Amino acid sequence: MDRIKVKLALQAEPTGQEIESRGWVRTKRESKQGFGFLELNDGSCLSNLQIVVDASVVPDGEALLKQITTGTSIGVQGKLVASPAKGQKVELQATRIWIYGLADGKTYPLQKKGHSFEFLREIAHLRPRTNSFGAMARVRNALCAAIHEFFQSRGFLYIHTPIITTSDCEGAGQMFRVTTLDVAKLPRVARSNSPLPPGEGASADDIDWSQDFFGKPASLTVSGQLEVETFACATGDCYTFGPTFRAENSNTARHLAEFWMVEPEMPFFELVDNMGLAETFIRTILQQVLDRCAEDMAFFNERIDKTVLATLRNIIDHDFIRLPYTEAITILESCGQAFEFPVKWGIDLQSEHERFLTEQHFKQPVILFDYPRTLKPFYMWCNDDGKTVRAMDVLVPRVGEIIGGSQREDRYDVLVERLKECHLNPDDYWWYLDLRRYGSVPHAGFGLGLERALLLLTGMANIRDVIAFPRTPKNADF
RNA sequence: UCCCCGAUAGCUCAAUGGUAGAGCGAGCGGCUGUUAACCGCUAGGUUCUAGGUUCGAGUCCUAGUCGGGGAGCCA
Repeated sequence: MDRIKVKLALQAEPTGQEIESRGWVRTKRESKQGFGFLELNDGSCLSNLQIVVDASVVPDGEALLKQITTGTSIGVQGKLVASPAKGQKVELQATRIWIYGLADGKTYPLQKKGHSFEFLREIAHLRPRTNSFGAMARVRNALCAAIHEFFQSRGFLYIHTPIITTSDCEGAGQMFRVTTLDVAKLPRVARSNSPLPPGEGASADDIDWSQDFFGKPASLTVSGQLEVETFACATGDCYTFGPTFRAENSNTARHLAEFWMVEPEMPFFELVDNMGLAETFIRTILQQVLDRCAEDMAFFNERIDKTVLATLRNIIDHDFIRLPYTEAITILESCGQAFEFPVKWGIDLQSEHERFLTEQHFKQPVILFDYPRTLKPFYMWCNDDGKTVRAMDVLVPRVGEIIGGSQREDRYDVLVERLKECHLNPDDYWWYLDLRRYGSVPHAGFGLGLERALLLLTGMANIRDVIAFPRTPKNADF
């Protein structure tokens, strides 16, 4: 008999038809000797299929019931019938049950009770078997599918930018070094008059990187933006979607050392176009997940954050606020709120300022734009005021910055000057500058942190619980 | 990395410096179709690690490790 997934079994019209299902037992309820109920889950949906086990019907039923515990993997054949009791529409009256693998109740960590997320993080290999992480896996999958569909339906090309990079670009934080050198015996640059004995007190500058795999220092990417711009300026609208690495020693509920980022890049786009696309993008993918994961989203709203559905509805139904940085400063200065960090034009907005804007003042997403150039990277388009750049950050309630983007500086001379202003060597950016030297066009793009979007979407409090195997300082287990 | 808080049974947590406890889970038994079933019994501990103070430390002190909340950095 063909296996039917639980999701389909639950949707089927129960006419007493013979079906077979397989999965893992979530709970067992024994009503009396030789009679009990099993909750079968196979990850196809949040709900379990209730299996009715009557030892007078199921061969070896009594012995099977004794062996089967939470976590046991089994196969069941039986009749799918309407359930006479509350709690489920259909149930499977077993005629045959077999065990794939036992799960010793004495040692199996997942119990028939709620667990803290802190505990589940310690058993990341088993937490996909919980309601929360099963739902998360399905929602994450649906979000990724929605992201691809959003861009694919608009004719964007999916570009694979490199994970390993030798351009120490952007200065977007600490990077992870990639090397095949023997770290216990690093080759040094020969320096005849070096006062230090070999291998002692040397800095990275003393390493002979020419002996390394790539012949120069290499790192894991912190962004695919610079590379994807080469395609935006050639084949048109495009996006990258892949893992990103930041070696910052950040210990917060919103930071990961390895996370996934979506970075679209569009030629002939200016900042206002960029903001429009970012807003449509967020609203579209959120709606898509609500449509496709209704049961899982109801679960998050019920068990994780009772406001999450209302928050998403509010975001989808209303236009985002678009606010120049300068006006945001005016609002913060005159709002009468006492902030720990004083507000003044030119400061980088702190968490408390962002939260005030999104959670108290506007109570919806805010797109801040035209930031002081001193706060932003070299590649952003310099406004004529000489003070600001065409940057934009999309801030959402609770999570904070979910998107960062900008119109790119496409004027060769201005970009060279900006590089120098940021104490970067234009020679190191020769290929990036070439895009401005030959057939330069206005273009813009942004980056969405996938895990931050999932925080917004699910109401989860900690980013370590929206990715299967989180990498954070001092933690890369599993 | 900084500030604050925490670490005790499988899990969630109690325990004036003086014999280590509960609920849940687990095991066993019972129970007329249960819904985090219910009832009874049983087992389960190097109190995070290393030092120190004390007649005596789960409790006080120091350092470390890990976790939580907040901050910085950012997506």
